[in-house]
Amino acid sequence: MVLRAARKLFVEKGYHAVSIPAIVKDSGVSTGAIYSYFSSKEDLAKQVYEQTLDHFEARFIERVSSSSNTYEKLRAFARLVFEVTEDDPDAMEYMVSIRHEEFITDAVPLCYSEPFRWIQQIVAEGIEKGELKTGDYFLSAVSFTGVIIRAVELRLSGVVKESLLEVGDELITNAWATIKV
Amino acid sequence: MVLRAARKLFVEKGYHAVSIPAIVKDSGVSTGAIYSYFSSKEDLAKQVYEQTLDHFEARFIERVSSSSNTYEKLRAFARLVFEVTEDDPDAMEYMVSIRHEEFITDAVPLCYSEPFRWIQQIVAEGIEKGELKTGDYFLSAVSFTGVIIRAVELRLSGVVKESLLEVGDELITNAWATIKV
DNA sequence: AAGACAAGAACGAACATTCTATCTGGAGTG
DNA sequence: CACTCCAGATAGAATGTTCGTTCTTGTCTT
Repeated sequence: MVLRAARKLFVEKGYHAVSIPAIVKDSGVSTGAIYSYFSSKEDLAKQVYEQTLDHFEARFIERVSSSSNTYEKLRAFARLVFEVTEDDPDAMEYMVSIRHEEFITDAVPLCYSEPFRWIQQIVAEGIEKGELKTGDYFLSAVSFTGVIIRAVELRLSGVVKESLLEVGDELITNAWATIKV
Repeated sequence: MVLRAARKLFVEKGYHAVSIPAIVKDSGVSTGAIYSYFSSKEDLAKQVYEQTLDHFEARFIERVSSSSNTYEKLRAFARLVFEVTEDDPDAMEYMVSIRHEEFITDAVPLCYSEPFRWIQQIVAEGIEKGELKTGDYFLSAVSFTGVIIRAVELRLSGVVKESLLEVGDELITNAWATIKV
């Protein structure tokens, strides 16, 4: 439960504003125990990041691989993102809103992580197959995910009031419009 | 020059990881002088924020008010965002990537700031006038700005290699596609 | 009885802020 | 014109607090 408590606090206050005593208090685990599991505060943050990303990747693979065409795949991705945002907002916020370079040395930015690389590949293949408009595949991927991720950011910060599960279809329609043929 | 040095450091390392001694060293202004200008570190961050936002708003008004129809206005907004991103990346990063709630009490989120409220209004009017597709005006505004802002974020983090001034037109086309009739 | 592990006190470093000594430049004086 | 003086600004040392990490002590388990 240390990982979960730490992530909650990191998301709430930011890595540098969260002290070990605060994590001790929130998790109920003592300083000594934390330092027997993790070599440092940075190591703790790194494991939080990896666990969160791994969990997302697992769900991503499960969903996307069962889809056939480009639209289905991108839609499956978007719906997964919306679901995680609503079910486990801390996880989503730790992935999209946190500037990990600030405290994790040699952190792989989210946009280079597997799911986002695959989105780029899906878009590239979609263009090749003529399912998407021609153009720079990278910019097309940025545009599609931009609509989705921006909506997530605004939902997480409370600006968007409605559940993304409700307005998700309209967002997916908008995102799809950026790249469809 | 304290404001500029502080902003550079805040953007680089994050507010809580920047110490007053570090700002002293980078700006060449002493601790005493800083505390005679600003009542606290938070006050300094707040003035950095306000100055940066005010400057952007002034340029925004200048550009957008000289445009006539919905497309021209949104395009002017996007081009301004791209220009600032390339000319003064610290300013743009301090506006879009920094989580100000972490250290500025009662900070107005960027998405509630004047420029973004106006974008919402421009979109709402565009829908009313039939220049944009019908639908939730708020989601349409999120979608349009999502494409733009996401591209900025990826450009600032170095993921996008090309200048946004070069690829801006393609991004604007993509963003426009999310809302056009 | 002993080994492993957890609890939390202890430690040095570094922080935000305050305080005081020093400097600076321009008005006042002869 | 030379000199004095003083108010406001600046520099940087001092202060009390809090941090990340380590260390000692106590407590289970077998």
